[in-house]
Amino acid sequence: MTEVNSRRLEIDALRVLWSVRRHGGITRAAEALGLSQSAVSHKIKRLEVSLDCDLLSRKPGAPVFTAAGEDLLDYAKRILGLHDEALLSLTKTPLAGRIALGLTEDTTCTDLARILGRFRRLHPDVAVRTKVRMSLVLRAMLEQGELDAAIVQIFAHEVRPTDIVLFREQLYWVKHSDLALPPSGPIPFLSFDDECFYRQWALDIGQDDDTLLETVFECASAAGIVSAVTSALGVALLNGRHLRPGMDIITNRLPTPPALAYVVRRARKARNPALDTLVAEIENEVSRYGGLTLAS
Amino acid sequence: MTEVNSRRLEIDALRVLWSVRRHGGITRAAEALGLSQSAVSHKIKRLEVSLDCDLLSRKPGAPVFTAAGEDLLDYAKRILGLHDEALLSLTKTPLAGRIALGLTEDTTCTDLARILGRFRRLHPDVAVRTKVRMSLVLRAMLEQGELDAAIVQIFAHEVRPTDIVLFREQLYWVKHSDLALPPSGPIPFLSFDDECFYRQWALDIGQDDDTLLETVFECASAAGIVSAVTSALGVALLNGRHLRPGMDIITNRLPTPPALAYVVRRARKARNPALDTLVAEIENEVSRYGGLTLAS
DNA sequence: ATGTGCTCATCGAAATTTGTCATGTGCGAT
DNA sequence: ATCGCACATGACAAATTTCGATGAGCACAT
Repeated sequence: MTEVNSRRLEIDALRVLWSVRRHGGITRAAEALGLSQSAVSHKIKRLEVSLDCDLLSRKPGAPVFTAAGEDLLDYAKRILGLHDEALLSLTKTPLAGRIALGLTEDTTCTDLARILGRFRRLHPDVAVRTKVRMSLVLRAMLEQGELDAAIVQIFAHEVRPTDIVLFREQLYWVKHSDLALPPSGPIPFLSFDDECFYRQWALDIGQDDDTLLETVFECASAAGIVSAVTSALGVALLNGRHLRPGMDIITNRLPTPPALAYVVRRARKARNPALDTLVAEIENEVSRYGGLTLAS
Repeated sequence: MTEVNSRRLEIDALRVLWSVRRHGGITRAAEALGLSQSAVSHKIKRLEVSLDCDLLSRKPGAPVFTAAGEDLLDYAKRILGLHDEALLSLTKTPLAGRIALGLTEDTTCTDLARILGRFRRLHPDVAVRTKVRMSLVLRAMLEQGELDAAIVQIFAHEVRPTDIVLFREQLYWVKHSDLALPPSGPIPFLSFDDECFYRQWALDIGQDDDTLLETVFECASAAGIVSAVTSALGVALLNGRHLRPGMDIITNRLPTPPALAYVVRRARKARNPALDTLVAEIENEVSRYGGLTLAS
């Protein structure tokens, strides 16, 4: 058995482990990290050999990680957090000023909150004011100069060159397995309220003769829409994160929904070094970990 | 400049940095870590290149570490602490019971306190009772079965095969530069009190005709003796850690003092798995970092 | 001014580690 | 039985790290 003294948890090995956790498998983790699938597999194997314990259960239907794997993941998160903060601390410049930042409800959660927390620790003289609104509202605020930057969800084809894409996702027409759609006539539609930027798209295509949608339910939150779908009340447009077991994806009778993107969009203003630094940190995080975790 | 994304602080590089800090230079850090001097030099250089900043000042008379180096050392300490705890957590077995542990005042400080704290976090069902006494007293308590183990200071030649040596140090006869010893006759001796195990040795050799010691000061603490030496009151036996600028080491007229060792000594008892584990952790720490830091 | 001893830096070679490519294995769906 | 997918494995190439030898710089003694 490997001497404990020679054991060490390489930072990259921990990052790989974390990526397997957040991407759900070796192949997708490899893609996110820009490595080959076998490189990730080898890396995890070497880690397991050096620790003399299994980290992945490798059993169909079982959780991906063993108890030891979960234990190590907790440490990995903390070690990687300190590691990344150390790197930032060494390259930081003294910053001061204020940032008005807009976020959607989705993004006021794990990864971005952590990045903001770290940014505040490293740059205590920068005041970050955060407003949480839906994407349409945030875009209007940006145009009106009320915000310095916002993280908004937009149609993928609306991405501007100056936008920084944090996350792409796909919308799906979904319904519950138990819901039988009428062979013809309007389809019952579960609609977000008028602050949801892609509801208008849905309503627009719903005016076509052969794909008539009839709004039977209206709600502002994704949780409400998910609940209505689960209750077989009708059809809804949902992104991948909100799909649940028992939901069918409809590919006939309705046009393919457009792709979405979460982007960091800046106001058209003079440069703000503090904002530059914050945006750079967000970009680096996405690049290093293959994405950000959003709420589901 | 290296992309920030490719930067990473290897655990071994951080350990090397920490070792340079605690051993005072690259050559001694290399010795403590079992690497060649050039390997350590290379490692630090590679770290500096990858971070694009100097960590060591490399100027005679200046502090060994730059401000960036100090910043990184702080993170290194925390990252290494988590790393080592993660390794222990993965190999831990469920332990319960109680340990009666004896420590000297010297050892109730940084490294050992940290090891004990980590042990308690990893094994909350083990009750560690710590008694702080001087070495002679602790040895007596061990013999009487009042302690399961103790960390004591003893003469190097008294180390038993079952002892675990944590630290060796040398004693020196010292006096202040301003103190002129009488050309003949008794030497004024600054003595620890009768709980100090090597005072008897000093008093014994003080009975020889040509190296008569005359006790002119008696104190229980090293701080008190250091103060008396600094006040040019007389000569004392001190270990390397207590040497201060302005102190002369006397090598003539007095016999060479014996070497000392700090050891973990266990009581002659049935095996206690919790104690086995704690002792193993202490041993591993010494091995990994090239020693423990004691109070000075 | 010169010589000595010590610490650290550098070069080239050797050793070790890591990643890629190709391929094999196992499982679930059809 | 066949197919598609995710993961494991072996062999090899590429990258990284360590070692040994040696040079540079500094403080100190003469």
